[in-house]
Amino acid sequence: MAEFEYPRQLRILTGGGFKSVFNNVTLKVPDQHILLLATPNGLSHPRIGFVISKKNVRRAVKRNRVRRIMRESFRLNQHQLPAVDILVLARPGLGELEKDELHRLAKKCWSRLRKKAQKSLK
RNA sequence: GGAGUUCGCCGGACAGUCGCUGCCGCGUUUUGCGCGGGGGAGGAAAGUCCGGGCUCUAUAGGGCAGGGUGCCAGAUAACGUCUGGGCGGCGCGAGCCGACGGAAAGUGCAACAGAAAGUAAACCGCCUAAGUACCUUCGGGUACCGGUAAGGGUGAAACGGUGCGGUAAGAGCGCACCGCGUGGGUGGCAACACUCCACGGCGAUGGUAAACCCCACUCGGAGCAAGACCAAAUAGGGACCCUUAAGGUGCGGCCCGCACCGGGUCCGGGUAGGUCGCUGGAGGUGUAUGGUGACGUACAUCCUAGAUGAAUGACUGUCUACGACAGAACCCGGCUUACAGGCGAACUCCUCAC
Repeated sequence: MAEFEYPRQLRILTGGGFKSVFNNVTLKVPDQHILLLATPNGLSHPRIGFVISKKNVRRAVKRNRVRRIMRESFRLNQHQLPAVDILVLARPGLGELEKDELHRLAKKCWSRLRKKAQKSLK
């Protein structure tokens, strides 16, 4: 069972998808370098989208690295997450973090997101 | 061996596990999946500073305004790039650097210092004693007037230099050499050089044109979110033909000019979303050949990212420790800037040895 794939179904693909999350934020996970916004999507799996602006992470190489590591972590932890649309917003300084710091940060965010989701669904 | 100059190249590799995305083949076929194979960021992909292709606007046309370039010749699709040459500067040298047209068309500008900064100019100094005045030991002395750009001083810069003659003192005032200008000659396609000849004493013609300006050449505008097609919703258009008086709109500055709005005939329209544009090209490599060279020509051979909320990644191990700057977004040619570490070639200078 190939349970750790990352097909297109797990991404937010359209501008409309992004808008609906921004307009119906039910879960917020703020951190110093990152901000997660999420809303239930009515599907059987979570979806993810990235908003990493040039303003917050100047170099394209660093933007790519942040997105790739966050996405990899999402792929490996997707079954621990509730069925929500998640937006990952970058904050200043995110591009300066090392690889292992990003991995730790991602794990922390997922567990906080899970707890908040359980609370709000009760 | 040391110091240096120029040019070229590399920009982690290998293995395993889990993933992503085009392409090809097979299977399935609700056109989405599954399996296998193979491809998947750079030397600057960057800054967006130039030049082109491509697309739409008129096959981009005339004038004005405005911008760009600026020694000469060539290369090129084109250029602000490149090559060769000239001139000037730097370096012992290999080499390197230069917005390098015009100030004898006009306008403007130059702080401070200085007498004077351009129709040049007497502050000190030097000279003169004819004239006027004063003093006098009756020889003369001094001031004014006058001559003088050789000397001092100021300045970033003071309008040819050195020597001899000359002179009251001086001065291209005269002469020699050097420099400069004009005309001719010779060499060169030319920029320019030679100094072969003649002429000009040189206050002719100072500097500044990344000040206006003049001259020569050159540039229409917008950009792949260009633009074309398929198409829910909503809504009132679209295509073709004919015609055009006025006015309006568009062609991104203005004028000319051009197109549309008018009439007729025919046809469903085109936002979300999707498809194309989208990578085979002024392409790479090799050989031959023309050229000093940039580059051209011929033949052979290769196909080398094409995403679209946006793929090329994560983890682990090994390699004398592994790493800088940095991520394609229509495509090419350049320029500029960033860059850990490393490799190669040619040449120059110094030292030693033979």
